[in-house]
Amino acid sequence: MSSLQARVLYWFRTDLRLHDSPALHAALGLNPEVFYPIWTWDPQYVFAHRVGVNRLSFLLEGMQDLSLSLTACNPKTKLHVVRGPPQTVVPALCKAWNITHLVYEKDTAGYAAVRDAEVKASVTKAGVQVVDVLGHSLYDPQAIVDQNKGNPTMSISSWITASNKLPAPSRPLLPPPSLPPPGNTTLIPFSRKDHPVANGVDVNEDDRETVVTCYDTLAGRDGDFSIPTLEELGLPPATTSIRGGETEALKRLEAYCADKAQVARFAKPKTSPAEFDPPATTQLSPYLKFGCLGSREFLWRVRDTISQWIMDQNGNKNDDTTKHPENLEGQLLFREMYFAAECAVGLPFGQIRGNAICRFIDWRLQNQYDASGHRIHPRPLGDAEDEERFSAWQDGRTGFPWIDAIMRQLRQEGWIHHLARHSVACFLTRGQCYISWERGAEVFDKWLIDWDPCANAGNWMWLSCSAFFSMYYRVYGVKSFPEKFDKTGKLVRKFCPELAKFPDKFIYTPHLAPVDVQEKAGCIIGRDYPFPMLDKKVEKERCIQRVKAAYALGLYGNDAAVLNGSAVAKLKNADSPNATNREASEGGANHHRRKRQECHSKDGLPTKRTRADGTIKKYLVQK
DNA sequence: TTAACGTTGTTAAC
DNA sequence: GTTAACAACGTTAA
Repeated sequence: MSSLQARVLYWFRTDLRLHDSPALHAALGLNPEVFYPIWTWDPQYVFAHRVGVNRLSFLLEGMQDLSLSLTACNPKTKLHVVRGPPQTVVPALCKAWNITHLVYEKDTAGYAAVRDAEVKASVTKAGVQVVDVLGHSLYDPQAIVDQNKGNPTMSISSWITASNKLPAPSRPLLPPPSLPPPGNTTLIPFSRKDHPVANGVDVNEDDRETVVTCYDTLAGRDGDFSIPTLEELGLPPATTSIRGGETEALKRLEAYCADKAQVARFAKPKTSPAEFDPPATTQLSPYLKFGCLGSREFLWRVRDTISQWIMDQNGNKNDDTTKHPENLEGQLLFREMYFAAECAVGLPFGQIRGNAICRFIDWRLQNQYDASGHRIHPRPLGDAEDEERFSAWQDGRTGFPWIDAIMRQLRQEGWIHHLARHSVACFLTRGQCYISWERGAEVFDKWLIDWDPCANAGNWMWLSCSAFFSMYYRVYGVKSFPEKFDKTGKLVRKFCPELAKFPDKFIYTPHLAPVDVQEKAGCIIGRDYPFPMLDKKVEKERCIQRVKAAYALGLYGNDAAVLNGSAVAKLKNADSPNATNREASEGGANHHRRKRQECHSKDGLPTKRTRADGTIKKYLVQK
């Protein structure tokens, strides 16, 4: 056996699949004698990151399915789960297993990019070659940013203009027919103390029923690198009906595309957020998030299905196919737009402070920081009423059935329709509660299976009119909006069963039902279901005026006033009509243009920006 | 400078 | 069921 032959450590992270995997293709192209498929069970994900049981369950199922597929390619192999921080574990594995090449799919998002840079530097120093390959997204986010003159993509049209200058996405690669075996894995001279998992507070402690045992050893309870269980994570069973895995993803894609007309005529704004059995959309987002489904697989499958449909119609019905961004293909583009936006903005993308594209609005319960820029817990900027509104929103007990049903569906299923996300996000922020999008994003982070750091923060900024979107006077109604889709209140009856017996007329406004109707429905408002927690008309008007004032002030997350904490006071000063008018007459558009220019230096050289933690980060990497 | 456009609003009047 | 008024944002193309 030649010692020159490649020994590959393949690190699965954003790609729980074998199909459509450029990174896997690159790894096998090295013609390795041994091939170790690993997953690092990062303690950061379990202790320091809010993550609900449904997402963890989906992930574990995806890992199990992947492991079975790997074994089908070679009976000697499987997914090896190594428990510990990748920053120490991956270099240690490279050493122990005599690895020549570390291969993985590139993850360009904030924390992951920082983590990968550390791992890359460490193993490269030890003589291991790193092969990191793009594959999660259709386009390289950095390439999009470069094409967009170094700026974050702030609209889908700017993203499309940039993407048109780059090579179009290729067809998906096939899964490999076979895999090389892994080498010896049994004798690893590891000690847990070299890979410490204790790292601050366990933010998910409240959810656990027993202690976490999956980190007791690097290779798991039985020393066989087995996939952890929810029990080892100290968690109760999942509540979602959504099953994880590549097999399930491809099955769902197949099933959805069987109805060619449905694919060809898909129009997102027309799909109903009130449908849930089955949902009105593909519900493929969780699979795309974990890479159970490749983005090129989805893209080309959709394109091919539409071509077939047009042929079926003798080529006559071309006009009936929907165009982006409302068509199925268009749904991928927004994800790409957020990837690119985050790529240009950097780590502050998930918060207001330091975020160059995010407007400063004096939300209640927004993140608070000390003088040196460190996050302070708990958050002081709000009173008991704000906290209570936030809790009620989270728990689904606001007294607005449409909002409550969605929030309960979110918690139970880990997935809600895109327009349902609009409804509850608008309600929490600019529509009714005037609570920071940062709070809402955290809740989605915890409960959504398909949570993605870029898309989640991006959508919350969009819905709160902090970035990407600015028509803050368009507020989603809690009755009129759902009624457009479903006058019978199916979603409410399902997820707020106490309201199930109300007549259609009152399903979205049960507090308006006469007492005898409430009695007949077996649900007295104020006793069995809450009264509306706020006056929706009054709060809506108040929100619009406050956002208007914040727009007039024109501050962004990276302005000095936001960084030094004086922005709220400025907005209070500007609250008088005179001040507001004066600022407004200066013109928001000019101000915005100026802010955008600050994102990149005029000479095209890398610009340094101050991060939230006070350290300096390269804001842009220009070629 | 103006007009049209932007992933997906609401309400009242006809 | 369709349309206009509501109150009015920022970007882009003409």
